[in-house]
Amino acid sequence: MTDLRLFDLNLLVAFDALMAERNVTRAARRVSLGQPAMSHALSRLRELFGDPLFIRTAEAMRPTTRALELAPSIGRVLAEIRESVLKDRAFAPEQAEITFRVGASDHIELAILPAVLAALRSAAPKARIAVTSVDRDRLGAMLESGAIDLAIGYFPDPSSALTTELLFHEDLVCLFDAEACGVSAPLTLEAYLDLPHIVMSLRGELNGVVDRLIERAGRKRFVLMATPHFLAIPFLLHGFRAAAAVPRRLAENCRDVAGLSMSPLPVAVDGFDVSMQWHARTETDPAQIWFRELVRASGRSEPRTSRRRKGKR
DNA sequence: GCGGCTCTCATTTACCGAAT
DNA sequence: ATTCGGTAAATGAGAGCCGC
Repeated sequence: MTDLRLFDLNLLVAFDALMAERNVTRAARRVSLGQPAMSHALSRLRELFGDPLFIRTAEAMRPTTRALELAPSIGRVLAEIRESVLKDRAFAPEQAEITFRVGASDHIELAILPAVLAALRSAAPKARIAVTSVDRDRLGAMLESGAIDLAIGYFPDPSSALTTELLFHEDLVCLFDAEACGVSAPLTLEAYLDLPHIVMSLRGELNGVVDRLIERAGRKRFVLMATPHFLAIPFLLHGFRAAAAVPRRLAENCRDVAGLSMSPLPVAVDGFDVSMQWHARTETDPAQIWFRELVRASGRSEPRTSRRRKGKR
């Protein structure tokens, strides 16, 4: 099949919808067809490619190896047509009166949004950012519905329906008030375990990954409090005998404000990856592509206050 | 465990309308 | 007149549920 005159390009749209939905009825709805019409399209596709392409199984229409081979090329071709042929794609940041909706925790706001905001201010002076706190369970729905355009944070089990891109690795350090605790950095394991702890947990869980690591070593720490707000931690620690394991960027940004000391954790903890996630809905949106690049560049840069501190010393 | 029933979803068939 | 791609309706296949 090399003669395009014999090939109905609409069949590629049908193929793409079937690949995305794995269900003839939903694929039909996706491209505004009736279900039998989609079934017809599928049978024509089968004839054209000489392959069943999708096998009906109990859970879904499972793509054959041939269909899986074809999918990336067909997806690229359709994306290219949408982008460069059918749509006026120009995005002019200097004129854009747009609001970028971002889902992020307070830690992310502090870690990356200052740089994003500064870059946005200079490149797109009329653009704005609306940050919403994200519930991991509703993240996909929020991205799909447009409640948010981009999510930034820690996504341990990213959904295959969303695109996930690593921004930076964040490690954990210990914050404490040296005077109130009567110890100084770097903390020994003994001194660390001797202190009560404040942990960040969206669900109010008092035991986390650090506790499991400590328990594995046959030790135990006392978690005094769980808070859903990273930013509350420095202020809770100020003048109080307790410690908290927090992301490094957060610690570097606010330890001076609250007069706290920072120490490496005396327990080996991996830290976590901070990524951004978006829905296929915004995959080719030029404004969103531009904004993602801005976030990407900001994620690569050092946190603002730590850079200033480095400059001083 | 088996058979019958129901439901969902894909496929087939018959037919229609637009384009050529 | 023919072709193409659509719809409506009928049919088929498979899974899940329920009573025996």
